[in-house]
Amino acid sequence: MQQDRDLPKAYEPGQVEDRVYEFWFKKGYFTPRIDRGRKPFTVIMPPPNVTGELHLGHALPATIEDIMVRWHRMKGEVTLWLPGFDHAGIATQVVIERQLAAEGLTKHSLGREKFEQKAWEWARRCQETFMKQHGKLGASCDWTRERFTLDDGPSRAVATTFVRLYHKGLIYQGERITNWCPRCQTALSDLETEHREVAGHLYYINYPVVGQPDHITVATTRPETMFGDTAVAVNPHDQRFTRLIGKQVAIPVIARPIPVIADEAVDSAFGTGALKVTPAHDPVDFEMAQRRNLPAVNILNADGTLNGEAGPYQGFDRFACRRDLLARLEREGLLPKTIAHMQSVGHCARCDTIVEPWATRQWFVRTQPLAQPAIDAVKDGRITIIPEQFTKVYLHWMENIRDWCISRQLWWGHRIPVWYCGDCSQLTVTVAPPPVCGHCGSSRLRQDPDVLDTWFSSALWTHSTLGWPDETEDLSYFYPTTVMETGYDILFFWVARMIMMGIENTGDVPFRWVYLHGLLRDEKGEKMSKVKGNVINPLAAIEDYGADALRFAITTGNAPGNDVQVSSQKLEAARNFANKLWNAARFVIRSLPPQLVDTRLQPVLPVEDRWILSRLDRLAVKTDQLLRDFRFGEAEMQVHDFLWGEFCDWYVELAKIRLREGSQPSPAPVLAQTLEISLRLAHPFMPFVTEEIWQTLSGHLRWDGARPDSIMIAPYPGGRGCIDDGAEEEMALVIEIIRSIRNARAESKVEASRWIAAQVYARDRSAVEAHRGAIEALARVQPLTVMDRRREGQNPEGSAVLVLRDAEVVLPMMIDPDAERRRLEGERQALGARTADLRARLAREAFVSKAPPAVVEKERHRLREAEDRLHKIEERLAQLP
RNA sequence: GGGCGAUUAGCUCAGUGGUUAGAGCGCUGCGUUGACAUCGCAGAGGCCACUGGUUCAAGUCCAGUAUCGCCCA
Repeated sequence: MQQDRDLPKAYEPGQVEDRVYEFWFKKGYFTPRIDRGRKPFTVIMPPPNVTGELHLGHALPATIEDIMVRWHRMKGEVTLWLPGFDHAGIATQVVIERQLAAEGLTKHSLGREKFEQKAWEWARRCQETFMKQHGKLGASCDWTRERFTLDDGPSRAVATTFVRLYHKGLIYQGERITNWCPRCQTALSDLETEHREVAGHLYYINYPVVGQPDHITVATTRPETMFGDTAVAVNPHDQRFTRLIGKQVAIPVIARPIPVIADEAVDSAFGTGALKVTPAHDPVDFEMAQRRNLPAVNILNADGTLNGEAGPYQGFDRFACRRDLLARLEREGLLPKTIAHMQSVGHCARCDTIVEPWATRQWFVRTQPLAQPAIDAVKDGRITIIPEQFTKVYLHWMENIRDWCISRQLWWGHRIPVWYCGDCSQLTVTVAPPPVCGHCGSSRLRQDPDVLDTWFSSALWTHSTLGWPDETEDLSYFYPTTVMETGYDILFFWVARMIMMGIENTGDVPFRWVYLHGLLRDEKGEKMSKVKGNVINPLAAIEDYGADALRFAITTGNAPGNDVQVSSQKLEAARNFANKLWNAARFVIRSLPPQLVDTRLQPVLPVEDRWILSRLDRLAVKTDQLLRDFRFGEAEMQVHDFLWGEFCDWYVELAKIRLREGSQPSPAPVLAQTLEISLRLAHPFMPFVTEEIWQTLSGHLRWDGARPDSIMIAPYPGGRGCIDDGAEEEMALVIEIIRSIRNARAESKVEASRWIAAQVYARDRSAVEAHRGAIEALARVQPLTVMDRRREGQNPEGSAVLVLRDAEVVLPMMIDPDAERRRLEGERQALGARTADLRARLAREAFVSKAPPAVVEKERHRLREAEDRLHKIEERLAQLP
């Protein structure tokens, strides 16, 4: 670490970050030591998908989690942040398939085993990239506990859970309408299907009545599904169709006869009032078919082409079929009408292909029994969701939960632990592959070819990463975890299911708090996506601005659950802050005496020292409270404002004067300790620059005990009993005097370099006198006269009179009397309005009697002050020529 | 169709009932000192979307309206 006193003039993150991260890592700070006597703080990282590189969407959670984790670690808690990665079934398979396609291969030409091998290699590469990228961000997660969803442990957790739920009857196999992606050639869960309103058409098609010169007209948005029709349904009360009920009609083109049936569920007002019933390809029709005992005819192949049921259209793609079929119906006069129609169409969340509702045999989780305990956990406060408004969203979803389709026709994932017997065709469901059929002892077993939904394994993540189903030390110590930090967009996908499965498997909730962050958007407010090409690469941002700047830019001033807009301006501002901090430190360190600085609090200190220490105390208390309330963005803002607006702008400037004059006591100890404590307050947010500065600064300080090796294990500051209202009030006066003089100078266009005379008349003359040097230097006034009370008529012509709360400042410079009059008139008007307002308020009996006495007193005080100033301004106005 | 959220300075956003609403960026003017021009000083800029209500007191709580966004069906 750098011990040199001459720090570079500008902060150079590139020279610092990798070295510092390496230092932390080697020291083993990221790995907690289990201490059964103390409660741990545990965060499980939402595992990024092994689909490529990290993007900015990963930087936000990583930063927020790191802030929490560093803060708790500094508070001395046993802190675990467990990182991991997700195999992301469909998403990864899409990536691998794309790679294969580029080589002119398909997964089928490669075979399942080789395909999996290739995916594993890819996953390993991604993991390495992720680790490096997290390191670049400063993530202080425990790499010794890193987990991958397909690792042995988590895989066994998946199989164990499946087997248990199966035997409890909470997992079942059944034929249901599911969303089928013809491109991915797998079933999807409802959540993986995105519904979008698209402009389509409603086609009216005539089905001829068999043996009669009559027809019935049905309306449909998907005409090609007619080959799967097994009935036409009408409402029994619909007089238009009474004559046809019970008759047979023929499906056009293939002329298959189907019955006309009556069903209450048919809405007579929609379309023609006659509904074609396609049980194998529509959820509503599927239900009706079950009620009415109608057969289901499947017309699709897995790739979205039509099968033999479609007669001449066998082998056609579904959309090609639709086009051709419509043309044909038109020709045959069976398409009387086509109208524009807005419809909600499901798309595959991964590849955006239009999905087909399709009746297939799949595995499902019966969710209702699992949902109830998950509802209770949130309702009774064992789990708290932040921000609070998502509680309602969560409960609403949970209370209306539907069964979860968990089987996927993929090659990349956890194989379903079910074996079918070739002899007795019974199922054997076990964690380890069974040697023989559990029912008949046959060895002709075939494992279910499908894999499980990735979210099934993700749902176990809080306990599978800690060793479940084994009773490990980690599990018993770190579970339930403390905070689950993730994006609100996966509240249902992940958080809800983790709560269900966590409680089901362990009997305890998986975490106490859920913190949901918003989404990152670009400067135009658009969601970042690779397709749009508006993604900001976090590594590029770190390269250009530094990791601390990136972290600061994406988290500062943001409230939980709110989306974050990222722009180069924000990154620049954040970099500037890091540089400001760096330079303040440069000044402080350079100003320290050669011997070690004693930073223990001294009983007697000058007012400005007591002032900054008091402000620092307030900051520490506030920051701690804000962090406790998960208001990270606000906490950062406070630290920023203190460092820049109070420490740099005022305390450092005041200290410079004392240092120049060599006055005693020296401000060096207070400079040093204020900076040192501020660095610790800022460390969770900006770990690199604070560590780099701290390493140098701390070497100049005398430590009571052993000096910590790193700021990241130094205690997080709290209040030290330095609150000093008197000092704060006094400094507020001094600052007001200086500001008002600067203001008047600027308004009167007094050259910046020119010294002017000033007289200050203050109620507390000695207070002002004590800061004579500061006022002279910072307002550039000389000579400065300080007096008790202004004597009337004492102001020479052309002087400005600044009426402050507790003082008046007279600047005997050349001033345009008209301008002075205008300025004072303006102030008088504002004060007049204010005093009238205050008087009216205080005159109201309701206010005086009902408002808390402190508030009333405060208002009275304000009124006195305002009246006093108003009076002085009026006096001054009367004096003007 | 149901639900949730947002609407605050030119832009991006904080603001967790207390009366003079803040920050960053941008803008205007001026720049001096051995921390920093990635800077300093000063300034301009707000019917807090609208309407009503609750309250001694509303940007903040409640109801409705409008616009935008998201989620679910």
